[in-house]
Amino acid sequence: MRAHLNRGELPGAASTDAVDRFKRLLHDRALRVTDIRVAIVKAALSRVGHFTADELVHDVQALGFQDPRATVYRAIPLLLESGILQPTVVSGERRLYEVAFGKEHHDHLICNRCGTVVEFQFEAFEMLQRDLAEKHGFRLTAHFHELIGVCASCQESERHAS
Amino acid sequence: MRAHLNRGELPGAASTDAVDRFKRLLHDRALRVTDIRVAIVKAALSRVGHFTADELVHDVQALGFQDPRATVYRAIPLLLESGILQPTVVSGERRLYEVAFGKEHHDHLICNRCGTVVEFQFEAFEMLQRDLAEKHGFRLTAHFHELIGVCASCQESERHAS
DNA sequence: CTTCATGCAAAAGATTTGCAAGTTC
DNA sequence: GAACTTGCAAATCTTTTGCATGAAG
Repeated sequence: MRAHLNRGELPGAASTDAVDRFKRLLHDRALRVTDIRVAIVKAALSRVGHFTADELVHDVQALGFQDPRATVYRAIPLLLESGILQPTVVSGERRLYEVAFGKEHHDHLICNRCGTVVEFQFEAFEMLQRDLAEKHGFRLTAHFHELIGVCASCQESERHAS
Repeated sequence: MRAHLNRGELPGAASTDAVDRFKRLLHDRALRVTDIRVAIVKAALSRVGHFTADELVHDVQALGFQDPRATVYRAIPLLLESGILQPTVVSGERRLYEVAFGKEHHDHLICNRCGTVVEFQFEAFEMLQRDLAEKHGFRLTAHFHELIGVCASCQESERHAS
């Protein structure tokens, strides 16, 4: 039984990689590897789609930690810095995050009428992005690319409506 | 004398267009055109770069309105819907907005260590996006395009740290 | 004159911080 | 042991709401 529908599984190996990356960050900063920090990483990794800090707090709580609020909030910057999570826009509502690790390619075409999401990948984009990053001296760790619009069938209904 | 450095000027005509667009939205929803709403739009339009709701509140206050907090917060969804503002990710910190009107397309290169944001615009991207949208029958209204990575100087400090 | 908007105060939420007690290295 | 963490409570900040009074259409 699952408390949330919004769960996914990362292949075991990928999850391990992510945890390793996180541990490396902790080590580099002379911070400690604790059970709850590892639990937070795993809870984050098993999320699918966008989620709030609060949802993550609940997931970690469901894992048996009493009041992980403060600890989760304190861990989020670490998750961002280690590239496990990334912040998301989408709608301008609450602060949202999503898993970035292992999902470096994230290209969506979204209909903001009906919510349809078309995923796409376009090698030409990748190349341009790499060039651009290099030009500015950045090392890319992820990207977020969403094209928002109105899909064909919603354009159709719009026409009827007016 | 200016209260803020973060100010810009839209060509008068463009500003008028934006206000018109906003008024049209109000009209369509049977909402009222009030001085403060127009002031909020203008204050928003004269901002450059990313800003918070609170900064907008201060700008409007500087325009002579007593306590525009609630009204500004109530207006922001309208500004988003009319396409005058758009939300931005950037750093996952506070909720940020930026002017979208007349600047529909620009993208961000973000350092997730120090938060530096480099804006870029790349015609080749725009063309690919249009092609792609067309191929799927979408009419584009906005897009979010964030490249996330580590900037040159943070890569530098990383090297020192390890 | 009817309906909506504003300003102010208070509520609700979200995030951060201080601290004593418990853990990791 | 020394330094860092955690959980809990309290403090902050941000955003939303309720309402009486004042405008817009």
